[in-house]
Amino acid sequence: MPLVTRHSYNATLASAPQFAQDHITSLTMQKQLQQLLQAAIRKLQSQGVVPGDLSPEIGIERTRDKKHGDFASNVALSLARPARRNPRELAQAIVDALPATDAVSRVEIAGPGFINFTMNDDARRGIVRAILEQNDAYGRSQIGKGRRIQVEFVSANPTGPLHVGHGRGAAYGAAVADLLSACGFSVEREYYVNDAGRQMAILACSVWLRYLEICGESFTFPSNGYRGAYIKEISQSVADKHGEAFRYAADIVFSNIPADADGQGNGDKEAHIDALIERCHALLGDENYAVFADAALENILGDIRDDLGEFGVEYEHWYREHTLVNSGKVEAAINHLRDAGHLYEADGAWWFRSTAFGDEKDRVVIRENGQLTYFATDIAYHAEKIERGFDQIIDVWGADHHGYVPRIRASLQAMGHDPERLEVLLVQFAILYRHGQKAQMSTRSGEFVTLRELRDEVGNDAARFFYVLRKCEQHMDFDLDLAVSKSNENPVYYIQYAHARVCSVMRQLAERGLDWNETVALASLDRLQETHEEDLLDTLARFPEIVEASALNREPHQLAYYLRDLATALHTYYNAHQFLVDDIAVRNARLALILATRQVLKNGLRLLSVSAPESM
RNA sequence: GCCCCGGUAGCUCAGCUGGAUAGAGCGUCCCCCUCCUAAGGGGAAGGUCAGAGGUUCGAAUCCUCUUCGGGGCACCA
Repeated sequence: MPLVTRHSYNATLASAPQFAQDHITSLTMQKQLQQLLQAAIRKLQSQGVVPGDLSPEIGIERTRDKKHGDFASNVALSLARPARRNPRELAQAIVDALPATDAVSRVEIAGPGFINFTMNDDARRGIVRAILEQNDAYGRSQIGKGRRIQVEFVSANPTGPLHVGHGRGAAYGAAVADLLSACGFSVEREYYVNDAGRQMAILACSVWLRYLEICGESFTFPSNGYRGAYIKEISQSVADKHGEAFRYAADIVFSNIPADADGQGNGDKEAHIDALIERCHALLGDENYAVFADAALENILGDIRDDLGEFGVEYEHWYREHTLVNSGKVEAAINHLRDAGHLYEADGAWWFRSTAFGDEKDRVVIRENGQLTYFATDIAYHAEKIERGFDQIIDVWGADHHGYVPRIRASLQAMGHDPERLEVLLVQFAILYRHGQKAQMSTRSGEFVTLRELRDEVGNDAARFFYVLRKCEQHMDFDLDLAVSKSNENPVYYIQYAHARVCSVMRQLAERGLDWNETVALASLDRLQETHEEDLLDTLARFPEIVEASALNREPHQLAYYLRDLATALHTYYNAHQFLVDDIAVRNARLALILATRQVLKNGLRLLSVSAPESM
């Protein structure tokens, strides 16, 4: 069972072919070719040349080398064996059966049996008109057909500020969600707030202990507590509001508490903190304990929300774990599994028989002490997501959680849901390098590098872009020195500069007292004859394909690489040719081309939440 | 021991899901502003696609084994 669902966009076409040449975008060029080939193969099937029961995937790809035309299909190669024909011979038969069309100027058979298509120059240049008409919509599509997809990402425990590891999940998840949205999927972004577990208890307890220190008590802070400066700030806010109402003497708080770990193998930090949590509860009572827990949660969650918001990451839903627990849905899910015979009791705990669904061992859902495991609430949460009616749910997790995937799938199956509805995208770690050295990332040490610090240092644009420059399963070395450098080494500036450059040309145009005339431009597109112009046209035409592939494969890095290619094509063109020439037709045609380029740069950067500055 | 991810140019990484002569950025070397921003461009050098088998017309890509690196294998979250 693949963790990552792959999608092919070599669709087998069912609809009747239409060969209209208006408003050709590359995507339709590719689809048109598919339809042409489909028609040809149907014809051969009706003639008995190709077995009639085949419905071959018609692969069309852009050629790497212009000598091979614009597009190539290997369909004759893949059909050769079932048709028991020589590939080149079959290719010739297919070509002979192709319906006539204006969009294609040349069809050739090459190599072992590729069918190469060269597009008509007018069709190629038509992309400029299409882009200028569609503006911000160029690149968007409706292939998602409104299917509902939920993307859950980041979902860091609200026990401290986001660090740079979360940043990668944030940038990646947001880009995937935005890409899907651009492709016509109905996307809902969700952050799951773990506000009901042991970590929250440790957090509340940590805040209380710092509060006691502020009140004047002195003791050794537990090694397993949260030590960040933000904890003291929260404690201070409680102290400001409530004075010493929750103060207890340190010797009372710490009496009969098992010893903390001392770093030399003595003591038990887990037992120590658990006992302190219990003591905290006992001394404060539910209501006063909640003062600390709520202060901590609201403060930290608010900070996370602001942090992500500034990073260009917004959610439709912030889903609280405690509402899931309080609603009885966790209990209901457990009962459901128990009634269906998927649970058993052993060693005083309740186990889910996940091995029956392919997991490598059974998993505890209710601990010996009666507490639900994190897994138990996750069973209910994922079942609930499916029940909310999403066609697909995507979880973006850190790669360290990969072992968790089989049990979640198992639970969905046991709950009577299709486990294929869940897609888990595992994001590998981002390791930050500062001055050639690994940066500390521990959330407990208080010395970690936060997402906010990263954003402050390199800026949102560089951070967003760098994070999606690697595919998610690739380990990432995040080079701070590179991201912060405002030089040509930095790909973000390179792309943004291309955008700014076009703006600059338009300013120059105005300074020289000249106008851009769209009517003249669109009527003069045939004046775009240079090789650099052809390259740019082809690159522009690829954009919708890139957006689609990036979305369907959940690979925003494809878009990032594309944008750099597009910027290169623009810079190369800029260096090779003058745009503001005397010939009105040529000038306007060239300006139309670079304005179309600017539009695509802007649309692409926007999908990654990177700004497109007008000057730099 | 088992599971997941990775190993492609000196470095960091792409490689369109099996196609045509393996690419980019950085670094190194050479060159280009009387010209719309040189935050740019052109060129050169640089490869046993970790290794070995296999699948087929065809493999960096798929399968198996080996090896190296990262991560995971709780009644933690």
